[in-house]
Amino acid sequence: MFSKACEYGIKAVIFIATKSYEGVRVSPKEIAKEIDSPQAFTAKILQDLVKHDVINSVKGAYGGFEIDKNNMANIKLAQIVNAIDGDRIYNGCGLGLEKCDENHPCPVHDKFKGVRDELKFMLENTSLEELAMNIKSGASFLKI
Amino acid sequence: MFSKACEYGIKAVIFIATKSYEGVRVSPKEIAKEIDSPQAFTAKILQDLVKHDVINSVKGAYGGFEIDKNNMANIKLAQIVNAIDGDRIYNGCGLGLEKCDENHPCPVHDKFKGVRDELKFMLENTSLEELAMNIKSGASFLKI
DNA sequence: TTTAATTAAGATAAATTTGTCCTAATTAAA
DNA sequence: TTTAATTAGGACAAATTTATCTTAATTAAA
Repeated sequence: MFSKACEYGIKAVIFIATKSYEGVRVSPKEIAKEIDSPQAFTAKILQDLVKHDVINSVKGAYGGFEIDKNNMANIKLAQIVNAIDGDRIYNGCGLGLEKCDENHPCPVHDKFKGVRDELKFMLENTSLEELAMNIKSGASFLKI
Repeated sequence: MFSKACEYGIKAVIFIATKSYEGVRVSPKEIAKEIDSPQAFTAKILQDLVKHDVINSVKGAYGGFEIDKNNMANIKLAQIVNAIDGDRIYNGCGLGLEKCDENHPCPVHDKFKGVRDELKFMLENTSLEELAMNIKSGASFLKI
């Protein structure tokens, strides 16, 4: 479904959010440990997320990654996925056709429409805030 | 969503079905041309589909690939996807956790449940027959 | 201003997926 | 039985994704 990079990215952003909620910046090392991912690879993904304005980085000593607490409700899953994997997963053709729409549908176009729309709706309506709250409360988990 | 191999595989099987419906066997060359895919790579995927009993191959002169006409209604998309990509796409965890269920959910487990279930239902209830009929009638297309 | 801690970035490597090529095995027809 | 057409299979190559390592740039604090 998502690339490994995207899976790590989503988990990393959620973890950063839980810490930023407490006003604490985190390093790639802490993040990788918490989400069980390769550290250097995770750092690359974080760079990408910074470029796409999903998270913020503070360079130098006492720096780290953080997310504006007041913005967590506005950041949606779609934005994170889009930053790393693009929008192909919920906007592209299920069979990879360049041109695929109502007028020239691939064999599974209609069958996929419902799934794709639901996926898109879910990604666009799930906020980072709720995902982070569920981690904090122990309702969901980032690893194992 | 699906791998390239799976995209080619699905299209190939649909094309073979349309031809088998007319009692005609097809070669990897014809298939690749019809679905706009790399021929040798497509041939490998066909081998896989034969091993998984999705399609049948007849070796030697006047051979080719075919599908039992009376079985097209029983072959579901899920069977094709499973043969090539496995069941991870509709049974695995959205964030790649080894262990992810109601008791130990990943952050998007509940959010994904609906999408995954709908995808699974769609794959398990879409028959090769209907996909092939739509190609034959010109209601859907295998390329461009 | 120097130092230590930290993110950014580039080069490289490993693994996986995608794709190609050549030869072997099979089989219907001549 | 020989031939020609065809799938099967193995070796290899290219592209992409995943992952690592090293150095540069940045910055707060001493």
